[in-house]
Amino acid sequence: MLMSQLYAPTLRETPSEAELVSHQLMLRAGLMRRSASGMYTFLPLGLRVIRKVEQIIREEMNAIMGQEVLMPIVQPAEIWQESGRWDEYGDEMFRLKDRNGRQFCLGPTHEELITALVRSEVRSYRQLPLRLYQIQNKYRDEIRPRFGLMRGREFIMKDMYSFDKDEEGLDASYWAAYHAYERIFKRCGVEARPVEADSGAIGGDVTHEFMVLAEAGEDSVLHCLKCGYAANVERAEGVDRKLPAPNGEKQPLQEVATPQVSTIAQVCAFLNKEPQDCIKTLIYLADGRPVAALVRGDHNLNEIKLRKFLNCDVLELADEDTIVRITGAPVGFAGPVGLDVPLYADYAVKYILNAVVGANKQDAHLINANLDRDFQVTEFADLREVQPGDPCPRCGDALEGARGIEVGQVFKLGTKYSKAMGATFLQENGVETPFVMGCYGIGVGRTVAAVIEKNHDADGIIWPISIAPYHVIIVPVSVKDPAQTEAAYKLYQELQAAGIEVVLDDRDERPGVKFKDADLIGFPIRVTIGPKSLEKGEMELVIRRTKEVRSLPVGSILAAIREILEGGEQE
RNA sequence: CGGGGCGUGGCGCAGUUUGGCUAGCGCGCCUGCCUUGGGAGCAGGAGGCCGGAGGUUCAAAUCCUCUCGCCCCGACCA
Repeated sequence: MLMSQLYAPTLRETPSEAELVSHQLMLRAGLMRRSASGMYTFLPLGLRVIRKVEQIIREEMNAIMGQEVLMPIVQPAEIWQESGRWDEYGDEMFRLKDRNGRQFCLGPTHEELITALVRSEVRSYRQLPLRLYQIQNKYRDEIRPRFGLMRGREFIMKDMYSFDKDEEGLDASYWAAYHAYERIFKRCGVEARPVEADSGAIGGDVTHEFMVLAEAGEDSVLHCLKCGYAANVERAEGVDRKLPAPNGEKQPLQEVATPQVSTIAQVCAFLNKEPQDCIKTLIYLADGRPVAALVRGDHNLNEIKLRKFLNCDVLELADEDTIVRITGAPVGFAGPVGLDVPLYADYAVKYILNAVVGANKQDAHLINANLDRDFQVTEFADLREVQPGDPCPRCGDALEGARGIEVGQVFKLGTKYSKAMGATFLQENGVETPFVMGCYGIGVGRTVAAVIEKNHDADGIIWPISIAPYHVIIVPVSVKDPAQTEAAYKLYQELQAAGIEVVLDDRDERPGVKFKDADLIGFPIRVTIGPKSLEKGEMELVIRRTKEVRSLPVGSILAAIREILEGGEQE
């Protein structure tokens, strides 16, 4: 490809719409342009990268007996009503009607469609396992699209669905996908760490997310350097340290006036206490029923854990009126003493001696509140959000915290969808049985964004060879010099003939401009052809990642490039 | 949805508070000269109904009302 003809509009300045480095660079390098909030047009360079990632995914999916299909974007409402998710999905689903008023949605995912397909076609255990995948645009009307491809409303996703006859089969499918994912991300030149995760709206119990650890990540991850335990903060288990009951002296319970003092930080400052001496009392409505959740003052409640523990569908913080009704005080003064709703407490609450709690009375707190003597807890559970430094639930070592970009997730769905939608087959013994399903997603665009987050410098993107839009750019310093131009075209043709993806920068620009563009776009290898070296019969081979310059005889350039490409030297 | 901010040429911005003459600047773009090892220089040029609608006024980018879009924080989220 000639640079003069390549549609790659690079920008000198950073568009103000972009916050993240990956987003900025994708715009500046001319990989894509925004068409609406959370929706992007891929330009030639961007599309080449996307296609390369897709191809790697294809190869690895095919290698684990995956078969590619392509399902429509527009899906009928009926199948979503069957699974119950038509209502569950809420505003996040793009909905539309056809001319006859029939309802459809733009598929946010494809479990329903694939299940509906397979249930009418697959009748026997002999046809299992079946692993189908597709690479398709998906649509979610995100509350807040942001960070370019990181959280779009339209995004490209690979999803595979597995159908097995039993748990054992599902287990095999699950781990096959898990290991394929390890290979995929490695091949894309980025380290993605599997972490235990929550399954969210998809359902199912066993699930791992593949996280690229990066500051820009939207997820919090806890991991243990000693034993390798890693989990999303949504999932990370808190442990009951099983300490002996606190053995200090219990002071008499006492009410203190705390005018205008309601947050933990304010209370601590006012009473000269530490947050871990406090108990935070949160009033929730669980399917409309009020409950109180207690956590230590320096801890955060994990709502996912509380919802699971209470086994409720809707869990929300109580509104102000409810809080006044239940506690007798405005927000900020709730406490467990004398509170007449079920009290669920995180394990850590057990070990607080002489706690500071709200008095259930405006502008007042209680000090020296003690479990059993002053209040009873309905049940203790793991309810808090695990923090860095907390003990690892497997080995007890201190957990490290990190941010992560979720590039993929694997789920064991079990029979949630097959049961709801009546997708069954006949077992060997003739019994009609629902499929045991799994699903496995990879965000293609998000993976590209994550790769850039991890592979860039002040000058631009540094593509891993495996997904670089082109491998090599040839830059003659001046196209006015016939010797340079001739040498450049000759090398260009030689590389093309050798199957190397190459761009020739034939623009009549000053060298600085061409170098800057080459660095910004991130070609792994640059060949500079200048008058000085050319006189000596040499060209310069520049490695993008290291900026290393090698002056080589013209005749050995091809071999040197081949070696780099095949050796994966860049990666 | 709550809070904050922004819409002025392709990109980045000034001008808006305190209405006033032809709406500016840098980058990019076009033409010519010149230049060619890290985003050169000179000269000339194109390109903007100031997001949109309505209103106030002799006069609106600027004031008022409504509206659309975008970004950030939060809640939310395979």
